[in-house]
Amino acid sequence: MNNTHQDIVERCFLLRGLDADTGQAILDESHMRRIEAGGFFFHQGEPAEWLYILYRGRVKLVQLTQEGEQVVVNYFGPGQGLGIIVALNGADYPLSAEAIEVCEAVSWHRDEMKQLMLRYPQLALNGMNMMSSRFTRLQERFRDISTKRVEQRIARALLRLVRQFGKRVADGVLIDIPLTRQDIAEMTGTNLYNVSRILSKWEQEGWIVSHRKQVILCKAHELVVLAEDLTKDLILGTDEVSE
Amino acid sequence: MNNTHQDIVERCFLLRGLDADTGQAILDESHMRRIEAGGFFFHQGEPAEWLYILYRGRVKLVQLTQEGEQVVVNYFGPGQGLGIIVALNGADYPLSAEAIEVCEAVSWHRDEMKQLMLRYPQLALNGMNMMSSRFTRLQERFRDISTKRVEQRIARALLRLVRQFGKRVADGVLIDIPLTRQDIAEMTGTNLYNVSRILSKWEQEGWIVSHRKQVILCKAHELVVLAEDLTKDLILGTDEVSE
DNA sequence: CGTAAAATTGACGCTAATCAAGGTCCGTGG
DNA sequence: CCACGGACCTTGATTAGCGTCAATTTTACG
Repeated sequence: MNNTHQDIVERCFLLRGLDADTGQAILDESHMRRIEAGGFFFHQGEPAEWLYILYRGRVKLVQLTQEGEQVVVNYFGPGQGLGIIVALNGADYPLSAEAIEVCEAVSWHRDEMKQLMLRYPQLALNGMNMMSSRFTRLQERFRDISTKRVEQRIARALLRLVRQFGKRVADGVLIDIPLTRQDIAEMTGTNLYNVSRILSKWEQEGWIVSHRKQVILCKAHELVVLAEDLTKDLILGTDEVSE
Repeated sequence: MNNTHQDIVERCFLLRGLDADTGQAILDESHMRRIEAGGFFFHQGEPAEWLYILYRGRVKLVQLTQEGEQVVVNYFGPGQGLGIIVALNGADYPLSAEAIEVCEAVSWHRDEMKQLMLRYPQLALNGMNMMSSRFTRLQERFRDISTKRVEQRIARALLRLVRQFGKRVADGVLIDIPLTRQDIAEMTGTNLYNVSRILSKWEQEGWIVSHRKQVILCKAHELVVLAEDLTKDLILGTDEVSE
């Protein structure tokens, strides 16, 4: 248990830059949570009472629109925070957090966390940093979706996921979460048919290999070219690309 | 000058909940800035050294993509913060902030603000609140753009702008900022042609009146129906609406 | 009154959303 | 072990939506 705590302290942005004693004091106030695969940390619309730092497992963040359409907002892994942004605001959770595998997390009640932040201001600054980087990333995705076309958006989504969950395997880099066509569609603002077609095309080109719920990037570079909207003409000396 | 300071303290989320002395101490560390219409608080890509609280004027936040396409990220008015999210993070400004009229703001250097936040933790919590609400709104827009169609997105964008800059006039509610078709297009991820067509249609229906760089909503309710994707059939007993 | 920015409108074509049909994979229970 | 059902994936056909280009008009302002 102490080991785990140490791990978290090392890993997590929230506790970075705090001396060991302070870190321990903050962790002493926390509660341990375990959520089974398929369970939920919280549901959209509930009052945001608790905030979490994941230290094991993966979580899928999903938002429902009024008409019942889903949007996959993000995937989170160890070291990332859940509900941090809203809990301190007294708001409701704006989305649901589903464990896609067995998860463990430390958690604080929002009131406890507020007290801690008042006592250890560095904690609040760290919180702002976390929010800040998430904000920036969301803004990027916003810009993507409003300027790029579907194929590029999918390429970018896969590359982001590789950065987060990439795992070297024999024939490339595996995105190590269960990922359906539907999921990809919901991340990129399109539908599963388009995703399927595009992945098929890429597979024919030999850029990826994909099975049920899984994608492996073989030629990530090609996808980067697509994602960055570099037409082949712009890249010198890459004739081999066209064949 | 003291008057102005008082105003800011009252208005601004950043200083809310602080006692008068503390608020004054924080303001004492600030610098006054004045930016003429058409000038920039900062440009995308510059290191985010300064953060601002607007107390006069309107600002347009614009992001450029690699290919040079613009995205209008937001419009800000008095009481809102510029660069707060990134400055504390040591990052670069991810967008440019252009004054669309004469603007005045108080500003702090990021290092000063960090010191202040360490000294007055409530200030950090307030900062988190500001970021939090902006994050939530961005997430809404993200969801909009990935699930709604152009007409709905435009309706929603106008309704948001009305809430922020709405001003009662003779024949409805005016969006009180200079707002071209191009601007609306960049906010909603489409092009000026579509915007023009749709606004023309709405004008024919009598829902809006629009001149060069300006839009007045006459029948906001109709737009809400469109924005919320409520077909009229779903709304019971609202026959008077159709008149 | 002349100019440039802003807005309108029509025509065209492509992207991607939608619908339909069928195939594949996997866990479960007989 | 096999059969079944449900989740997941693929592919084709169709078409609405919307992006793009071109041409013209309107508006503001010096």
